[in-house]
Amino acid sequence: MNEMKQNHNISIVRINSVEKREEKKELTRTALKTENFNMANSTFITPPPTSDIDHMPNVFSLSTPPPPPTSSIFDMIPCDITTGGDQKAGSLGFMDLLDINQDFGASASLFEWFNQNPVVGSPQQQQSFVPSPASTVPETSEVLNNPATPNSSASISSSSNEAGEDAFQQVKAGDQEEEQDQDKNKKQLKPKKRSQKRLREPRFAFMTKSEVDHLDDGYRWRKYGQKAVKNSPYPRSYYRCTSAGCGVKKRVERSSDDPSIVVTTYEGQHIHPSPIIRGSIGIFADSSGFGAATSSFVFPQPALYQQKHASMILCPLR
DNA sequence: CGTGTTTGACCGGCGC
DNA sequence: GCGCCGGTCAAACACG
Repeated sequence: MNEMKQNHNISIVRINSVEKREEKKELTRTALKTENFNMANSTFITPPPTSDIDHMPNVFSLSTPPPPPTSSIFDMIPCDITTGGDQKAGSLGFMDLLDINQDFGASASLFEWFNQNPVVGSPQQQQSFVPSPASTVPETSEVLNNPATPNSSASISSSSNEAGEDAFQQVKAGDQEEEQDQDKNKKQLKPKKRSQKRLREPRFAFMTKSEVDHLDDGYRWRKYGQKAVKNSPYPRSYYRCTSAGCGVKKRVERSSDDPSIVVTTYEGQHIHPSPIIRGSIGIFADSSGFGAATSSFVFPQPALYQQKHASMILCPLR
């Protein structure tokens, strides 16, 4: 297990669905120049090297017990993502990595949790993750409480630029406004053969430190494109949810700065339950506007899950 | 045969 | 207006 030192840092970023042009310009200017990782209008927090994780200001952690108030970091540890797995799909259970059903307290989902525990980019805007007293640890927390190894970590972070702070904190209201804005945009656009101006759905990005590109999040995806990424040796893959009528898309690419980091960006919301399975879970509760009605990050049988995915059990780093 | 991937062409937005 | 680039299409192909 000691050789399984690789960390699987996962950063999650709520991306405002209506990226304002000025923000985009700014992001473009600063792209790849700072610790903040920018990708096509999206701002990501770059997962730190393992040794630096304690210094990461914008990273949540997911382990129990919660970190001290002075730290916004908590760690989630899939101890081994290289064993077994879905080789055919070349993917790893995303939720195996993400495994975020713990410690969201009363929040119905990660995203609801985010809404309740917003974290924004600037240090003074950050807040530590401290479960509310009313929070109840899910029954499934047993997974969390039975760490197998302390050798790897994953984290979730969220950020937004300062201009988007309010939108970040007012997700639902924001989505409604965004829809209105999108309608405006549509009207202003001249009709196109291919489509009226593509509506930019809310997006959500994950940064995962992983050896596999395509993380299995429980949904079925069809790859519909792959493009070379400028200034990166790694291509970007485009996937669409295969469920009829579901327009959710995701992009997967590797960070050029750190090839071990996979950036997965979801766009849109599922209009159907997760087809799986695998112990599990859907991702993206619709309460936040991101998704499947089913979700909520619940492991129905944590013990079984732990057994099946023993090599990826979460465990505290320190 | 159904499903998913690959890949070159195409479209549209944007900056210069 | 032009070129770049991100995103998408769709035909060909692979695979079970």
